[in-house]
Amino acid sequence: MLKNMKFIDKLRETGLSPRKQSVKICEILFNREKTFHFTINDLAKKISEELNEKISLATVYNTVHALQKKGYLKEISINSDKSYFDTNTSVHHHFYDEDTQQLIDCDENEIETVNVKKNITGKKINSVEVLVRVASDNQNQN
Amino acid sequence: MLKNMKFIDKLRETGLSPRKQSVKICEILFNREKTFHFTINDLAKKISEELNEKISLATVYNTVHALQKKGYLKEISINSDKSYFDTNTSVHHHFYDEDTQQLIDCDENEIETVNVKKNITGKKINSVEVLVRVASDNQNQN
DNA sequence: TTATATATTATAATTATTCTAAACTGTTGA
DNA sequence: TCAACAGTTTAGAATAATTATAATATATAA
Repeated sequence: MLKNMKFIDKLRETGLSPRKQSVKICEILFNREKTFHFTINDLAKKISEELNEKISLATVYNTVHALQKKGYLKEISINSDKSYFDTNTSVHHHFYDEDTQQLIDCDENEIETVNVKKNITGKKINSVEVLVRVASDNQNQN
Repeated sequence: MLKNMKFIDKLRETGLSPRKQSVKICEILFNREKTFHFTINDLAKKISEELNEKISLATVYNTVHALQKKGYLKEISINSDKSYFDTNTSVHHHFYDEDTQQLIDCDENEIETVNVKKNITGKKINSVEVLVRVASDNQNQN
């Protein structure tokens, strides 16, 4: 299948020699218009929905982590209890809806450039990211 | 002991009836000048260092979570593999040193107020927090 | 002081993740 | 084309972090 060539290349660049399982994982991850936010669990569920045969969890972990290490996926930490990955790997900001536990990507221009005045000697800044937590307006937060 | 009254009150407000274990935990958490960043593991270790008798891990979890729920502790998510808590419960920013995995509080005035232009209808902003990741200057990041 | 409610405990259960060793498969070189 | 190799996938075991449980101990209120 020609349409999978880009995934095969991606896997090769990641240092993996592609198999049908890892190609399928790439398909699910990258064959979409919009950014995809997911936990390993979400992904495993989606795989078993789209596929008759299942892919071993270990493979899902391996592939996702390899892609992340190479920079094709980005890990986002919101809760300690859930590890999110993001197919949008650029430095960018997030809204987190505390009601629905949904993560929303934020365009560069939706938050003004953050001016960091503090400087730590010998250290360089790798990234500056903002997390905006939102919740329903009429809900009391006690 | 009079000096522990404030911790006893804190526990009462949290909805816990104080015992020597939970009071000791409060002492370790709140009897300090500087902000304390810790994982449950850090805290358990500190307890066993300061105390002859040990406190059950379950109690540490219970107490920390109760205090967090009440707002006396704040949970910080940096890595998925480590759950940090912070005795500084105000909305504030962090530096994260990727070399040492150390978390550093950031004064309000060390980062200019973040201007969020995006607006989600029906949702109000609960907090806006910045995470600045830093690493050694001479280290290549491949 | 006694009864009751709740905290603490050790341990079991659960969950997420990593490890392992065997089986399988893409790739390379003859 | 085919065998050999290297690396992937797999099920299941091992580990680690957290939560649940049920018995015991302790604070609190009557």
